[in-house]
Amino acid sequence: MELRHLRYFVAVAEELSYRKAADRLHVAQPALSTQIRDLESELGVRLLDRNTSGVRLTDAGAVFLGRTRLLLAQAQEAVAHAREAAKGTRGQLRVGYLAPLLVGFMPTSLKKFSEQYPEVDVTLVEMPIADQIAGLAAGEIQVGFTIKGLLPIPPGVQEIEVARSRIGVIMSRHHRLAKKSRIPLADVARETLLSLLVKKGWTVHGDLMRRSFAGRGIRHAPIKSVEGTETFRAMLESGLGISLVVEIGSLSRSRDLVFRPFVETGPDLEMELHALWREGNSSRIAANFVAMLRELIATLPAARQRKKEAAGIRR
Amino acid sequence: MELRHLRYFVAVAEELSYRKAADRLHVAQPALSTQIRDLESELGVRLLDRNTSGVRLTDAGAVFLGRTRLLLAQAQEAVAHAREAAKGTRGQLRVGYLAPLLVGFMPTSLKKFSEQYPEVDVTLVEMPIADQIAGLAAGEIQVGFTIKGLLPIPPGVQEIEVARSRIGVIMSRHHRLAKKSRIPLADVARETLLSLLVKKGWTVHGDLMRRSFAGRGIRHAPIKSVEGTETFRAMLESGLGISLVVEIGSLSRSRDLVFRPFVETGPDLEMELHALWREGNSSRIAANFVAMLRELIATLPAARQRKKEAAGIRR
DNA sequence: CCGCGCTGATAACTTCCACCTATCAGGGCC
DNA sequence: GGCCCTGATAGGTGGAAGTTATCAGCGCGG
Repeated sequence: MELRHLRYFVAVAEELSYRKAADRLHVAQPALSTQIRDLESELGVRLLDRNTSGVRLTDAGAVFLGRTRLLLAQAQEAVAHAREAAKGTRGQLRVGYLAPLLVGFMPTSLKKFSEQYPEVDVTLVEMPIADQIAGLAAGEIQVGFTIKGLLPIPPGVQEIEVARSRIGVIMSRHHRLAKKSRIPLADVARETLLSLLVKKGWTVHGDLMRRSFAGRGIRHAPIKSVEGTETFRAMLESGLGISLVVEIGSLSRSRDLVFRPFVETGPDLEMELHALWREGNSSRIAANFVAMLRELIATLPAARQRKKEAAGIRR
Repeated sequence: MELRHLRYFVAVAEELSYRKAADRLHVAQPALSTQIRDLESELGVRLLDRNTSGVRLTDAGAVFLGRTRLLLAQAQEAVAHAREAAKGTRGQLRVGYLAPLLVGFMPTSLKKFSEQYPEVDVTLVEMPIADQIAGLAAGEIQVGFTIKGLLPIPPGVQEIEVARSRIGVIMSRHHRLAKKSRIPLADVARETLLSLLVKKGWTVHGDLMRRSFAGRGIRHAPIKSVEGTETFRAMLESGLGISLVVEIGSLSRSRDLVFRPFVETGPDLEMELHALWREGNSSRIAANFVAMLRELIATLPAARQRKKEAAGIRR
């Protein structure tokens, strides 16, 4: 059975005439006769009652006609979907990300992308940077959201800075250090320091904290690792320790926690949020995503600028 | 594009190897190469990334694979449905009927049929007998439920008696005649007689009533036609007139109306409910329906018999 | 480092079937 | 009865899908 048989059958069933159907299909009438006969013998079912005075659908033919119309429509749809997929307007986009980045730029960009490409299914997968890099190469993810400088980016993977955020202290709002609006690094180094262990063996957070102190030669209290985001948050809220996070991170939004920047400033006390993707033409969807990212980066600071100006005028 | 292209594509996409797919499809490998190439060029979309070390799906290929698997499954389903339809276990059955017959045997048989053939859509259409006969010939209905002897049954239409019911009087339970358990025809002939006009020009009911009196040479009061079932029922209930109906008819079930048989008996005071269908092998579904009817007719009286015997034993 | 074995692509040939034209048998209608 | 319509049949042709044989490129192991 081929689509040709189905197309021919539908034409005959709709015209109720072999000759008219043949005209419509731009073939000769005998071609239809043989094709329909072949189709019927393959099914083992008589679809059309035909005699010298015309054609009528059998009951089975009526049932088959319904299914066949559906089938042909879906064949067209399949073609259309393939073409959309090739243009990068339909398909799957798998995005790897680090948990603390779930607030701010990343969700904004995902929202905009979904609006612009409604037929693309976006799947979010939380994974460490090493897995993101490996996943990009293996095709498990097409885009990664990560923090710059934790791992070297191998050739074949491209990156772009999409946002930047201060590192600072996160702690209970009742904590004694919370009274100051800016906190010296040295004060923090004497406190009980907690690091989040999202998964076993995934020490990104602790490493980042150590680097912040080490870069300025400050000796700090030992860092205690806490497994699980919820436990980590609970320990911070109850004042059992403090931690270093990026300002845009999700913990800064907690009602019982406050974020305070350091007195010191510098590139080592900032973090760059980077998007990663695989070089080359592997995925049109990923390419579209990156294109949208660049656009968003170009417009977002401008939008902030406009807001400031508007505020200035109002005053 | 033909189903062959799709079958080949799915095989290659699943095996991720032209040679293995060729083995599976029992064709030579170059045949696959050309067919897949043709498919891609027709779509204008690259579905597979292939080089000397293997095959990979492109994004568009992944999307197309999903749609194509669905399509092939539905093609199989269409074939299966056609075969079921040919066996008469799937499709449409349109049944014409006269409104008063909606109680008793007919709904019982429809229920049994739906249980036995769950994939058959049964549609009920209320229509006069003449329309039923015409509809059977035209294929608008496959089965009719009607009353015997109102119209001659033309050749080409077959019939079977499925139930039998006494004709009697229907009236308000407060009507003076309602006190008697059996009523003489002559008493009824003096009352105000109402006939139901279901639709304009459809005088079946009135004709039946006239025939009941005429057959025994009884002169009766003029018959007033009432249009609409609800009006007819309301007039009976308020005692504005009485009428003749079959015992199994739906009006007998009304709380405010009573049915009384005549003192006289005879075949002219009974009605036979007949099922009609078109002769020949036009519809397997109709044939299945008729076969079930015969079975039901054979078992139903037996069931009644058993009930009676059981009642006798209990006493 | 070369060779072997795997990959899919290409070339040339064959086979088959979907198509054509011409014609036929049968029903409906004037 | 003759005409025109219907779909079916017969025989021939062309093209496409199939075949076998061979090639070029990559990867892996001796």
